[in-house]
Amino acid sequence: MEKAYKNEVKIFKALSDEKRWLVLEQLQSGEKCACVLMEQLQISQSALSYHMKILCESQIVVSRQEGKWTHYRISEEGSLLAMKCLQTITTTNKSKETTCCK
Amino acid sequence: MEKAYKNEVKIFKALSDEKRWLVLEQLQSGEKCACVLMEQLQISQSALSYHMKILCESQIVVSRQEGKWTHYRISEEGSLLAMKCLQTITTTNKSKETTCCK
DNA sequence: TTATCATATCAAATATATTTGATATGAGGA
DNA sequence: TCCTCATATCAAATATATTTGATATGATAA
Repeated sequence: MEKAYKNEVKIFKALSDEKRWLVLEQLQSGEKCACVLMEQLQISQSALSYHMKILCESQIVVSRQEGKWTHYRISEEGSLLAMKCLQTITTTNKSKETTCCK
Repeated sequence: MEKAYKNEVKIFKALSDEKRWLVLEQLQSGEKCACVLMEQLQISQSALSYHMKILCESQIVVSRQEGKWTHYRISEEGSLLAMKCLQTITTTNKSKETTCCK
């Protein structure tokens, strides 16, 4: 069988690392290019690239090329998707509620 | 310095594993005891215990003892907290928006 | 074209998370 | 009390994620 909740896990895995929260914190004030993020987070170039890939694959962040620079920003669409997933999995279905067997 | 976003990372780390999504799926239909979850997820007793600990520490799930059984359920309060964290970190602050330097 | 800059990718090293099997704990029942 | 059951905890094995340093790629500038 196809792995369950593959996409959901990918989204929340992106949010399960401190460095990536620091990236998002930076992006709250608007689009930033990689060089700026690197400087602000005090992180190596390849490590940043790795984290940005994970954030982009989760769809919470999107990137935009401009010449040799890559700019990143928070995607409203991706964020909404994440919210929807979280909302869905944590909502209990009162109608078909079943108490424990024992 | 205290680790940044310690609590947030803990919450979303709890949501970054397939098994734990399967647990939450089970809990959507109401409170379940460990024995039932074990059976439904086809997982060892100690592995389940490990995952439930992580879910409980994230506050998304709460447990209740009843004799020798432990019952787990989704916490509305914890879920709301997670939603709030996600909402907060993904909301861009238009007022102090700054474009990238270069 | 050649050189340089910004970023991505790769493989190896390291760190962290998960599973397993054994044992501990604590509640009931005999 | 002693035994059994449900769950928690522990240490070791395994799996997965992250960092590092080296190199590749693709854009621009000389």
